[in-house]
Amino acid sequence: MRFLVVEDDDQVRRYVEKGLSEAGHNVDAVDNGKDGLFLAATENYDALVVDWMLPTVDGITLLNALRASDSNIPALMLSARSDVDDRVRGLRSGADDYLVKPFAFEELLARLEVLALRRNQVEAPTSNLQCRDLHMDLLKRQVYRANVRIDLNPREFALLECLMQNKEQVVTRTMLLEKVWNYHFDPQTNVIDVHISRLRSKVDKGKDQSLIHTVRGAGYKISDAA
Amino acid sequence: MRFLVVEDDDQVRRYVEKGLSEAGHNVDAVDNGKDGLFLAATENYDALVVDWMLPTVDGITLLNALRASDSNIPALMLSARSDVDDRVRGLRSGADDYLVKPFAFEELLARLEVLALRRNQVEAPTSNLQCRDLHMDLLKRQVYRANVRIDLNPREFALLECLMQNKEQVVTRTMLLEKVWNYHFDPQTNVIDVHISRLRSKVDKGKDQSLIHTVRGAGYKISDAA
DNA sequence: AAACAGAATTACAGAAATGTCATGAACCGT
DNA sequence: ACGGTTCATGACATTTCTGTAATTCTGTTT
Repeated sequence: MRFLVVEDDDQVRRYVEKGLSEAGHNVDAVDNGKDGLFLAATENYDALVVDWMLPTVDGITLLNALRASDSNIPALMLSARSDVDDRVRGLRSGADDYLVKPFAFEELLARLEVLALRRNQVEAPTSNLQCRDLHMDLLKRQVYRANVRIDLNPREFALLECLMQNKEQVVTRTMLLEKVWNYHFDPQTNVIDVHISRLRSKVDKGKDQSLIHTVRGAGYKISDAA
Repeated sequence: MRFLVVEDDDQVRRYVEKGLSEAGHNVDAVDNGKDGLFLAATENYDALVVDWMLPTVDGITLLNALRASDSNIPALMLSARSDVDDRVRGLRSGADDYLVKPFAFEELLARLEVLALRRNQVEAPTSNLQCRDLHMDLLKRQVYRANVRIDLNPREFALLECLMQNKEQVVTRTMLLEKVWNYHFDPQTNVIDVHISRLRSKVDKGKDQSLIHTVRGAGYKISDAA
């Protein structure tokens, strides 16, 4: 699992960092709230360990900012403040757990893994796909480009879904035949070409940024990049 | 929110029960693990408070049983055992949090609400619907009756989904026209009847238990019950 | 630049899905 | 039991979707 530790006390930070690493996890560690917030917002961690008192941006402010930006990364708050009021305040401000210093590393590890695991367990198979301004809602079966709804036929939808599930990667013609048409042989026709063409006319036509790219001799790719 | 408290010490149980009620929550409380496990498995709570030491079935066993039956109700474990090892053991065995007695009620409340809230937040829109032996996978767009795959046309699928989303409740004709056909007026035809008929021939025909029921003068209902 | 292969596009035809209508059955009050 | 209403179903018409094939376009190689 991948964790971020935000703690200004060098000794504690190294202690936690080392312990988590030894338990087989990936750890990033920073010593101030500003860097912590930046990393937490841009990288993809399973959980955070955040000290309450921090230079530049304190732990509570950091969590508030994160929650405001709709992130629900589990966070464990560390603090020397052992008052019940402080603990309640920490929990109320977006922390999922609160541990008072000094703490036993074993307990930190157990709590952190519980937080991270529970979240992953509940996490449902993603039902929304995105590439630039192209959004796909698999449950509602709706596709939007730049917030304008696009109507796709079933085949077109399946084709686009296959491309989106493999964003940034080439999807070969063989793969498409298997996944979208359920053909396990080469039908010797140009079905794919035709449907790609139709899909493009709905998705890319008239836009200054094309998303569906041809990979000559291989297949197709949908991509963020130009 | 709705909580279950499993605690054999009368004083503690009443204290927690009263506090949670006063905080505006719904509380059930029992004094032994057997009743606790039964309620937790059959009722639908937002979170559990479970004491470690309990008559008949202890807290850890209770949680293990629950987790084994694929429940992920958040649980907070209470215990007089304050050793780090005990705390780690509690967390490892399926508790989402661990609080040492004596505790401040404020902290219990804060922790419990955090657990329950986080879960609800993350909970994704359900992508599987079920009614008896009829299963519907909204993401894969597949329907099974008694583990046999049924092929549905898009309209039929939408119609069945609408019924399943409102299992046990009557779905009126007007609702169906709005949800399935996106008509906001009465088309003065019998489209619904025709599609219900086709759906029935695929879903109910030849089965000894019909699931789609007519509610004369109102609409249709899909139901577990006979 | 010519020749070629892969890909794009268009038009068309067959298949599938959807809706309309007509007929008959089931239900409900009198 | 009768008549009216509501619902079920089968046949048919229409629309939509999908695949084929012919033609044009594009990039690559010689």
